Amino acid sequence: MSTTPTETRAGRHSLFGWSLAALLREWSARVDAAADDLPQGTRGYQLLTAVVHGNLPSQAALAASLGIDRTVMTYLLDAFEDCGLVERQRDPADRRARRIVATDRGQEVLAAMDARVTAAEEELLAGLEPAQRVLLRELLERAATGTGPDDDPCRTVVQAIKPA
Amino acid sequence: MSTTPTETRAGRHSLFGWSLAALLREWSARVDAAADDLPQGTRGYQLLTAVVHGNLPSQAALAASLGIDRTVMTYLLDAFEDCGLVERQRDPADRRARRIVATDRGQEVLAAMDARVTAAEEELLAGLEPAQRVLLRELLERAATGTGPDDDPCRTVVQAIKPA
DNA sequence: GGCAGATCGTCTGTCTAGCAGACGATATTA
DNA sequence: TAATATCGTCTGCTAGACAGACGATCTGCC
Repeated sequence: MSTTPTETRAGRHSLFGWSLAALLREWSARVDAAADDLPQGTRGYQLLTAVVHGNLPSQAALAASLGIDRTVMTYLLDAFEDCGLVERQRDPADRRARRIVATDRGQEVLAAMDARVTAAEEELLAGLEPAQRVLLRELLERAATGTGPDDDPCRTVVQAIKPA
Repeated sequence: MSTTPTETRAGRHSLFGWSLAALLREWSARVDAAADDLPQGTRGYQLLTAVVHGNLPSQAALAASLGIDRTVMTYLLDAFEDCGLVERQRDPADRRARRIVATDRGQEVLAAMDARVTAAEEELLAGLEPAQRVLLRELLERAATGTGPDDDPCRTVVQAIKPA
């Protein structure tokens, strides 16, 4: 009753952004804690996911989709290659570009991470009923993918990550 | 059909975290763009909000509630004081501590920011129906505040920011 | 009261991540 | 072939974050 749809949120002080930031911080902390095998913690997990499921054609595309500078991507991938999680392959169609593929070990590590992250998320959302969690995920996804017609770097990210 | 509620999220690769990160990135970018008057962009907005509505007793409490190192808080507040948004006052009860209060100008700036942030949020959530936005906000807030019985730095943040 | 330890805010030094710019290699276009 | 753009890498610089030390002050104990 305190938040009827018609209420204009007077004095709410943008709790939306706060909740978002707090949740992401917690999520990131938990993913970090679960990412012993990965360099760069949460970002490494995001990178590996993008490599495996993103189907990005080049290192530059990978960097753009994650919002990372290309020079940063270089040494980030160096670390991943050193760990044997990822390989750089020359693109035969464009010999300047490198196609990033996950090794078998990289795929295993990602699968393990996915499981741990899923568990961590369930724990993170312990305050919500199961149906509410599903709803929250759906709303978040829709909000993240359909953020309007104008400039929208996020949609590319999410779409790049999505299987299709 | 790809995301029916009953689907057990096989192969979903933790879109939750992605949506969260993407949304927060967009939110933060928009707040940054709207924060011409504030130092430190989004973080400055968070800080000023905590100062005005947080009722935190000391600089250290402020830093803790925002997850910022106390040495960082020092020069962060320096910038805010230089801009005339905030004042450091000695706490008469504990002369070591400084009580941070917003100036009139700080309150005005925050009010203007609140309005702009609200507008930016509406734009950010343009892909959702009004009722869905309300629902998303509620779910987010509940998830952020009730994240479980164990370690939980976020709850303190959100609770510190909340008026009550 | 006097003393030891803890806490507050500040300052200093150090370390790291990120970015601009340049570079060779390669592709594209004229 | 020549001119221009793009890809990935490397170099150097800068800003931000953290550990540690410091004076001032509070608290608890003798």
